[in-house]
Amino acid sequence: MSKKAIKKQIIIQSAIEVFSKNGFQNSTIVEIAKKANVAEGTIYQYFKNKEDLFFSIPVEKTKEFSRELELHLQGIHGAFNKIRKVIWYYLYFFKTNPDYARTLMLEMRVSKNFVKTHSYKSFKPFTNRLLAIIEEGKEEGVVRNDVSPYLLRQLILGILEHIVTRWLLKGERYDLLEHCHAVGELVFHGIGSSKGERVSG
Amino acid sequence: MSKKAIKKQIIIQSAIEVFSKNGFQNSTIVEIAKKANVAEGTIYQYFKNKEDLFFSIPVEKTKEFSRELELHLQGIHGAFNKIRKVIWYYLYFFKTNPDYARTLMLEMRVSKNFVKTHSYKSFKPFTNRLLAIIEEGKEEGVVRNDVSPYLLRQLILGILEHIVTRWLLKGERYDLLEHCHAVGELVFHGIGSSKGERVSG
Amino acid sequence: MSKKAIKKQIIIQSAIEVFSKNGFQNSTIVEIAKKANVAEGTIYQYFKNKEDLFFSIPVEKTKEFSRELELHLQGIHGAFNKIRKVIWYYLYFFKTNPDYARTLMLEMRVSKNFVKTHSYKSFKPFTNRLLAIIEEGKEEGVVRNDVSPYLLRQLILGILEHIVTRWLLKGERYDLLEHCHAVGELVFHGIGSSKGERVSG
Amino acid sequence: MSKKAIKKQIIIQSAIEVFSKNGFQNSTIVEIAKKANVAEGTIYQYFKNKEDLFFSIPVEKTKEFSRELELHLQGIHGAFNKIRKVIWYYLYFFKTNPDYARTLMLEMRVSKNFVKTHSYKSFKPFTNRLLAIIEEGKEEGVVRNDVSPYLLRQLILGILEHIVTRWLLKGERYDLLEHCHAVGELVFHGIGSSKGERVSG
DNA sequence: AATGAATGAGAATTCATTCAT
DNA sequence: AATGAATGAATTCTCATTCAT
Repeated sequence: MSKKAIKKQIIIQSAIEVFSKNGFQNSTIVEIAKKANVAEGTIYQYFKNKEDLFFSIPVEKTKEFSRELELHLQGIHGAFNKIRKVIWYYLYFFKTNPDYARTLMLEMRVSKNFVKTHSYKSFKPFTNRLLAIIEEGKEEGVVRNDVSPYLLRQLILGILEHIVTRWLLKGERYDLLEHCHAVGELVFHGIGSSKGERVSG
Repeated sequence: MSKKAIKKQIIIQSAIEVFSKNGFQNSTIVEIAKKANVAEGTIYQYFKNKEDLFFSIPVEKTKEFSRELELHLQGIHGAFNKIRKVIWYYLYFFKTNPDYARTLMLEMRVSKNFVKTHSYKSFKPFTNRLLAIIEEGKEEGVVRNDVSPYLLRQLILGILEHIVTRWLLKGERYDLLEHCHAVGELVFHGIGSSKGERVSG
Repeated sequence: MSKKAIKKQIIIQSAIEVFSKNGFQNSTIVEIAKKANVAEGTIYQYFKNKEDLFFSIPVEKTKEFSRELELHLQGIHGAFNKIRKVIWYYLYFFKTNPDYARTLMLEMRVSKNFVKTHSYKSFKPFTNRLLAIIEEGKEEGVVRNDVSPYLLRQLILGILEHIVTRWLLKGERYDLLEHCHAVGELVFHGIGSSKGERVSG
Repeated sequence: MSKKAIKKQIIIQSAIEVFSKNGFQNSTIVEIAKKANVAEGTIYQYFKNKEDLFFSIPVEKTKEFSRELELHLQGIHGAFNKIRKVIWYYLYFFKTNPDYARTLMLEMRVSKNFVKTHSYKSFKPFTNRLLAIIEEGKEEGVVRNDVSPYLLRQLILGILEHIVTRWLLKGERYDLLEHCHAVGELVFHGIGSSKGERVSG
């Protein structure tokens, strides 16, 4: 990595810490600069402005996420097993990156301009991957066929985001992986008992 | 309603509109005051400060929500049917209160101090109600017994919140009730086909 | 005058003093506010921004100028005599308002956006008045007929502006009215001696 | 010209373009450096600071002006004719150097520190030349004797500066040489008709 | 000699809150 | 009770200048 790239990483890391502590609006460039051991002006050599710095955060983090996820999926067979692994890794990743979790879930995801950023686009590879697994499950016949795979994906991501968000709002006072197994169960079979009627979509 | 109470309602309604448009930080007391046809100072006669005004919003709205929900649940039998109704009403309520939806989902829910407020507590009746229905379902034998009812509730609320949040972030460009039926289906039976194996929690 | 109008005048007066000392760019709102004994924020209740405050200066001053000039022209007959009076009053006014002179001549007159402002338009009454006198002079037959009155007016204003500007740049170290008489002479008869040939325009 | 001298010229030319576009305060060293295809630091090898660069502009330009003027005055006889030529050349020069005109007339001439610079002194040869012509005219008897030659010179320069400044402020939308002849006329004979009385200074 | 990354002082502007009327 | 003028702290971003390479 070039010297410039390293310094950029240092600034982004400081930004994650500060933004996660105070939120976007209550974080100051001065604080980020201090934490990164650079002058305020230096930040503006690397990022257009405060918002640009903010939205630059997930780009790198998401690359890391996808790269590692791929490793964890190696050698796993069957869509169900893969989805279980995705659920586990998702929770594991945010458990081990709580600062980033706060920034992403409580600030970024909810921001007006987020969907327009290149940041948002950086999630594509992961969501595409998940979609592919779901379709794999359909072909295997283990994933229901009467609901669009997009909706299925939405369900999974929705639950995961909610689990992480709740954990953050509760002050990270319990283990995020605690209910990992149960979550998988619920995702696959819902809240109904086997006795529960099943209506076609 | 007393004259004071009416004016308070007018201010809260203006606050909902303004906060929903700009978010908490980018909304100004002046704008809210103008919309409510009062002077800035007047707002401070009814609310301690900007944050107090902000967190006062859901209290009334939640009462309305619970009251109406109860009406809609009248005469419905069976936990499954009741949960379906809750899902429908939840989506219906936010579809018809999009300003409030934005404020609650994108701002409030994600705010650091929210869990500490009386506002947060105002949700209790509703979440309790949902828990009761889930336990009713257990007794009926239609809701699975191997997962804690709290987790089941979390799953339902997580999905619903996510559906609404996504709709807001996509600019409310489709009908929120569109997938109402499919969501119920997924909540009950998960993404797995009937062929999918079932592991005990 | 209302209380608001008085405070506005106080701010403008402070602005004249500060801008005249440092120029537009090197003047700060803090300094103007201090001199006016108000908080910075107060200035923004009366003026949109720094530039708006800047360009608000001549509006009042010009009214004063025109009003007084009219008084001085009372009872004077003959275009020549009137023009002499205009020249005298012009120099007299800036001699007695050197701060304003600096602001107007060295900053405002030369500013890119000045011509677009309402400030610029406030000069119209005066320049119109001068044109009327020139045309009066034509009818009397004392002003030459072979050059457009607009050009004649430009000549007069050009010389006057230059005299004042030069005086300012030389540090106001001499009496601006010193050459008043000679300037009038030159305006009427030019630099040529009576022997000098005269070519028709 | 040495390599250094050439690079200095390139920087000055870029400076003229940039300063003329944005004014002194709103021009940046980066922009000038980019236009000159050098690094910012390089500029500081040739000029002490931004102001030094700014005030270095007229030195070269004025040499050029005087040199060319001398050529144009060759073979012209009579003070009147020479002054006419000076007027023409003055307007011609700024018409063909509008960037420099803007910088000199709207920025430099009006700047606090200008009179103290070596730049200001570089005008001396030209103003001396004009004074000499005026005195030549006196001896010829074609220039009036009752006003100091310094004042006469001031009148000429004042009108010329004003004509150029006005043209710049009007967006250079007409031909600067348009009124060249009329200006000469006015300089020699003033605005009065031959009938106008003449009072001795 | 040339570079250009790093610096950090400096300033306009916003806005929640107060308080005299 | 209602007003709205006044406050002033707080923060982003710019850019001339320096200096290590």
